[in-house]
Amino acid sequence: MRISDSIESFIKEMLGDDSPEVELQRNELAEYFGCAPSQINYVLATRFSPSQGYLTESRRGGGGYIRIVRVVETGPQKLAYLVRDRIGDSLSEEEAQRIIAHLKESGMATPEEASLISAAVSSRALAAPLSPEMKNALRARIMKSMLLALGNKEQAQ
Amino acid sequence: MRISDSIESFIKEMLGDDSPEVELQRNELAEYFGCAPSQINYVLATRFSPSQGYLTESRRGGGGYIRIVRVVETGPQKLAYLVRDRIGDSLSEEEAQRIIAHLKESGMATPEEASLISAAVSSRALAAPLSPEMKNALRARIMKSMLLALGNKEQAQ
DNA sequence: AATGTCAAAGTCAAAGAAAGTCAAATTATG
DNA sequence: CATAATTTGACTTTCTTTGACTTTGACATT
Repeated sequence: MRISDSIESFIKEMLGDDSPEVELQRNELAEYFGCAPSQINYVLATRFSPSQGYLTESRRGGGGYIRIVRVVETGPQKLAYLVRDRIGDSLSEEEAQRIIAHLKESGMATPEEASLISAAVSSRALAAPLSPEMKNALRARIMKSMLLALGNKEQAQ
Repeated sequence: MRISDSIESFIKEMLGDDSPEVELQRNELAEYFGCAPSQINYVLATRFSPSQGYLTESRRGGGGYIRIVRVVETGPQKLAYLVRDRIGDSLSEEEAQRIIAHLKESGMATPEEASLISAAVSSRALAAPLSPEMKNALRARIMKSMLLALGNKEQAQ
């Protein structure tokens, strides 16, 4: 298991849906993970770059810090964020509907497309003899698959 | 007895019906089989190529890995012939794709919509620990749900 | 206000850890 | 035997981890 990955998910966990930014101390974090402080920089460079939808600012000296901000605008980056970071292995119907609503509002999906997605991940469609956990897992996969398709369309434009 | 064949069946065993993908470490596997690491690449190239229904992705460096994903169902889909025009309780991926192609050709769905539908019913999206029968049943439900949504759209126009 | 000290964070290159490539050597097969 | 498939290993590329050294900022002292 890579330390870099652990640090990445730790930070992304802190960057929950509610707060789009987080502030941390490099040395502290490094000590927590038992790694060299500069490894934090490596993680920031490889996993929290602007092209991945993140900005970082920092300050040296006493009381220094590193602040990471998730910048989610609309478009391919947002879709990539949804697929990569927000939707995990499980997705409830409520959460799915929230995401779909956002897609529609922000113009990333047409109303027709939104309704297609909604139809695909609705509980009605998934109403098979499956456990709720299994349904949520399936819903996550279907959702991500469709978002990827949506992203490909945007790219083509 | 060829080592390549042993490695092939070993991997295919790991890729049981339940999990459509497997992650392994090249050096580890090579050591297990007492062969050169590059032999693993040979096996992947000759037995797990895209045209054979597999995709592989990998990562070098510390904590590297090779992931193999099965993208086509190899299981028997006898029901595919039974559901031609009408979607019953079961729908194979092939049949689904045929239907989607028809939707697109006939203008009942835009290319974007078609690709969304395709994404939703792809084996990849449904790649959960489910029996092939269950997947087909689910696919039928999802497909019908989306077709209904498509129908509503047409009506609204 | 200028300076010194110390606590951060930054940089960069080397070392380490995988996987990839390719061609030569070997083995199977028709 | 001739050809194709397999096996091996030397070399390359990519990604990660570490550590020595540099830069910056806050605070205390002159």
